[in-house]
Amino acid sequence: MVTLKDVAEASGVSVSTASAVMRGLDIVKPDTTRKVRNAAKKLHYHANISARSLRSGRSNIFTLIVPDLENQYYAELSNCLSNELLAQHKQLIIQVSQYDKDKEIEQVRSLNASMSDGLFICSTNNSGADIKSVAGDYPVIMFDDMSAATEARYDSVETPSQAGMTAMIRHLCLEHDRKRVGIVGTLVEDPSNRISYTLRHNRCNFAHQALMECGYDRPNTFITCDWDHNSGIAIAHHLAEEGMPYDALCCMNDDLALGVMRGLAECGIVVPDQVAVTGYDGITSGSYTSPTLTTIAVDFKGMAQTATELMQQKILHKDASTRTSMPRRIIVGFQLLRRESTCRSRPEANR
Amino acid sequence: MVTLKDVAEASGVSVSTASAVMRGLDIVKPDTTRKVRNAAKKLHYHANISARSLRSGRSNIFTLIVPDLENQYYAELSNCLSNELLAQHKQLIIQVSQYDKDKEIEQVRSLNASMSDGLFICSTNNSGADIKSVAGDYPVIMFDDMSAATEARYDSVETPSQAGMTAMIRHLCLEHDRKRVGIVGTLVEDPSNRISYTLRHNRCNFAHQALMECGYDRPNTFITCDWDHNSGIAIAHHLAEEGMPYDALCCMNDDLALGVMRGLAECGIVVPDQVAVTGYDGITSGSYTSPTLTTIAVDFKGMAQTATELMQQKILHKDASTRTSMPRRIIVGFQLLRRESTCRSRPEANR
DNA sequence: TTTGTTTTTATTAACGATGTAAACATGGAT
DNA sequence: ATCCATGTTTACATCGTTAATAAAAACAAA
Repeated sequence: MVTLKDVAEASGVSVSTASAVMRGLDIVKPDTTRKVRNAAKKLHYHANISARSLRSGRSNIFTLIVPDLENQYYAELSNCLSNELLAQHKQLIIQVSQYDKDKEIEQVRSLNASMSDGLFICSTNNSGADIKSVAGDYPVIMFDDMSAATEARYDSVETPSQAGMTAMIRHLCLEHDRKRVGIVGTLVEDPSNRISYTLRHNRCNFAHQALMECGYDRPNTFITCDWDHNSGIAIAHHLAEEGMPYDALCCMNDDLALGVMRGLAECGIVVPDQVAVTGYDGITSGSYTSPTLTTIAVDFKGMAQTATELMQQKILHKDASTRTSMPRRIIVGFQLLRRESTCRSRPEANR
Repeated sequence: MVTLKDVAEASGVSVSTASAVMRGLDIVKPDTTRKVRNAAKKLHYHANISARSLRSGRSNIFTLIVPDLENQYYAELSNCLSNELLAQHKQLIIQVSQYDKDKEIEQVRSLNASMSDGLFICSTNNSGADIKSVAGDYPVIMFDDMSAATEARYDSVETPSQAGMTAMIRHLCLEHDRKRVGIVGTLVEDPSNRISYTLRHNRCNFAHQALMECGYDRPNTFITCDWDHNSGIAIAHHLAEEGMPYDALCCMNDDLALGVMRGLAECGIVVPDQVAVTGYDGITSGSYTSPTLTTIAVDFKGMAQTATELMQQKILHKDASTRTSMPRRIIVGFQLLRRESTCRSRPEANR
């Protein structure tokens, strides 16, 4: 392997000088700088990250913990974050927690000793406080921190549940005049599950609130189930047996919505003619089905960018902000994708 | 941060003894071992990976380069590999090459200086020889090495194109008696694209060969297009306009097949009644559509396991095998998922 | 007790980059 | 010529771990 010493020798300077050049300190004569740069390029020099990290505590490697990469929501977020970091010559370690709360905490704990500069996390049900208790002053940015306000400890980048759900409900009620809207994915009672509780609770409530603002006040708008594909299939069958008492099903995420559409298809119920279906997230699969899924496309790229910016800030003035200021929650943008599961239009139009 | 020195002091031994214990060398008295272990646990000691890596050249961190994580094939493979490694207390850095050949080579080159112990790669069109030229003796395992035989340089874990395609064609021709089978996804002429050429070429040829073995010898079985969703949509429209001269479309991967199904739906052609459609890969989306997609489910977990085993071997006897033996190609298992896109059966049966 | 042998622990020098303090030039001003 | 100020460069200690070697302790046999 080619080390800084090799570069230094090749360009006739000391290791310290070479190091200064590589770090971009402008305390070196332009002439020397050029010599060193050339030698480095010629030798294909790349700084040894272990050594740098050991000495300076800075590795330019970050860690992302997600519950699962098979879930397209996390896969797309990971993809964007990796790209964003790579563009800044940073690397990303991706760890999969498999929705295991304790495993996740253990992963966070071992981070202190790893060479990673900071943690991005889509937590599986650990609150900011839980994570803080093992991460200490380690730099952390959360995605969709679902902690209750009192348990938030870190800056977080959030999906626009309120604005998104409002737009979606308006789309259904105002643009398409749906009269019997069901909100699919309200809370399954599980008191131990207090984090997930918060996000679900919020998103459902926003949907309900938007419904009321549209002058809608029927009871039984809430349909209780988990936020996954199989739950969607089951709910669809269940509702079909009841004679489908809704003309629109506003699902709390895409995975669930695709399950619902699948289930409806199995029961011979036509979307959107008999019932409209909507999702939330904007994962790719939603454009693969027939009909394609109307959904809220979350700005994944924006989430990744915002998160890296927050991380940068956190690392730069480490001591200053950490203790004093409240954790921030930054909500990213979204786009309402009007597709076939709500619009009876020509299929080619809205792909 | 808590260091080995802290552990040593807490347990009243020297740093080297503590190190020996942590590394599991059994040259330490059981009594001493116990003391050190307890202290380490009590202090939540985790070895500093930078230091270990710097000194010993072993970090237990590996790198995976994939073209893209939005592509479910790569996402699921990444997921499995991450899990497999994590179970062995190893970590995985995932880099996304964005299908950029040169970027990928640059990523490989900078690996020498990184703290990573080895590379797993789903290459974007770089041959084994290309990678070898920048990676040197760095340990590399390839997924689906598409190099021509003369350019293979590394052990590779491969998707079972031949067995899978044979099973699929038999499923179509023998089980379902389809008479006009189209092989969708044969080569788009692109001489610069010599790697991708090989895999595509092979998979198509295996399909064709299987067709012939089923006593099938019509001309015009090959339908030329790229292996992605949009190509599938386009091809479907094109074939529909020609009056759909096939009763089965054997697509070279799932992404393409899902596009074809989508396109057929847009044209009002019913699958599988008018034409059967099959995929290859076994990505999750294939069970989200209606009809669900008949496909070859590649054993992702097996791929990940095999790859880590090969990596382990490569690292253990680094000098011995590297030069002497030929690169191995290990082909993993698969499962033919008979689903609705070929079987007219009750939809509930084959989810 | 002495000697030899084995087991266990301690000392010390790396690994490669960084950052501080010190050394070395260079050029004016005294 | 001497001194100081400024601008560049270098020597060296350091980060936490490992591994080779040296030292010490334990034990057995003479």
